[in-house]
Amino acid sequence: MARRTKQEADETREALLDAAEHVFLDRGVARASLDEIARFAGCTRGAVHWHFGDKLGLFLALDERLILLQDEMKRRLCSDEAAPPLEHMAESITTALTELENDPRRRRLLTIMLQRCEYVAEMAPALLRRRQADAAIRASLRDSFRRAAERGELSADWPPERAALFLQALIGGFLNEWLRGEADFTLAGEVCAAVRGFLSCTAVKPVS
Amino acid sequence: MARRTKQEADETREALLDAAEHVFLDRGVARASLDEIARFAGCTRGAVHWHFGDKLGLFLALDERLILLQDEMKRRLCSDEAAPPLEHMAESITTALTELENDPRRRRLLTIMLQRCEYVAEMAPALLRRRQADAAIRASLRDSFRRAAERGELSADWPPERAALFLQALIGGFLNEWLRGEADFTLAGEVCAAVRGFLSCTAVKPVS
DNA sequence: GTAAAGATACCTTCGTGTATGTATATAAAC
DNA sequence: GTTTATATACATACACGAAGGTATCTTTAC
Repeated sequence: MARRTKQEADETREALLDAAEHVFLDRGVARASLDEIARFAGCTRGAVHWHFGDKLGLFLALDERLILLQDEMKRRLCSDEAAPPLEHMAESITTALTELENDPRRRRLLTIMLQRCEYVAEMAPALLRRRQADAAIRASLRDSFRRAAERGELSADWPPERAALFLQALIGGFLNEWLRGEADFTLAGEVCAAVRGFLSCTAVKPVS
Repeated sequence: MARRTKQEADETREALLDAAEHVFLDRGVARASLDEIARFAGCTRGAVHWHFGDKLGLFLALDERLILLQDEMKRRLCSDEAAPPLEHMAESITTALTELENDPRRRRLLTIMLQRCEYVAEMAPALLRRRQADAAIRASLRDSFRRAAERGELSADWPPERAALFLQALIGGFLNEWLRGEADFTLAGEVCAAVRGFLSCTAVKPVS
């Protein structure tokens, strides 16, 4: 219809984002049609164009949701500068992975961004933001390892840069596997254990 | 034209696959048009339909090339049952990564399969084969770790299953990062070093 | 009244599938 | 060794739907 109250308008907007989440997930971003998304949300393409302009706008708005979650993760990593860095990282990561595992919405979002979209030229703005978010996480990890090194808790075999790169690749690899769906492991279980296993490798060995 | 010799026909087939490689890479599988691919190869859509039936057929034929490379990797892992397993794995992986890094074609293929295509329902056959190839690699890794365990060379902290999962996730994560293009590391350098770093973590520690 | 919030209608572009045309390699027949 | 027949290897043309953009209504909050 027309001009609902501002709150109602925001509800339609959210409904559209939710719909996009579902449709993108099972049809892929490229093959999903705006009409399908609109009808899934109970309205028409008019609403989509009004709120998001075009398909890329819709995608970016959806992606924004995930960026926020990554920012949260980053803040968590930097939150407690006093705590032993390696243990603090282990706990932050455990928390994040557990939350992800228990929140189907986050999982859908991540699946879309990692496995249901083709990052080609036209997606440049999306790709850029994604890069920046990843770089920020990596920087936080590196800083944590640096603090560990300053405290004499990091093995000389693992310079902070490399350790951060390793850890990010490891988690990314696990996530990809997990998102594929037929994983024979859980995030809170095996993956967290693997992360802790690596972190204990990077710690200075107690002299026995 | 018409009825060329069998060799010429094979040449067009290869040309089409090469063209698909390029067009899929920079337009994404979903947005790439058969016409664009055909013209890139110097022929028309007729040839595409003749050789591959439809777009999915073309994609699968292209994917086949990558599957063959994965099979090669798997055979390499199983090749030398007498050698010390951990070292043999390190060398096999080093070889494979080095080859990948020096062969732009393999890189294009991998990029397409990991970052330029949306694995939705219609892609089921492609997805299935990909899963199987991955599972085969993982089984080979697991077997190698098992042999290491039997020889008393594997730390008790790392059961073969977990070690294999870890290693595959790690490499997969690195590959994804590397394929993104602006990686600040090399496969033959940092990634191989990381793999060796992990493998030495899984080895029984020399009693000091 | 006017601008926000959408619905509807229309147009255009693009891509695919399919059908059909056509020339030639190649094998069989004689 | 020709001729003939047929399957091969494409090219061309057409029909069709799907999807997106835009422009124009319509309603209602303020």
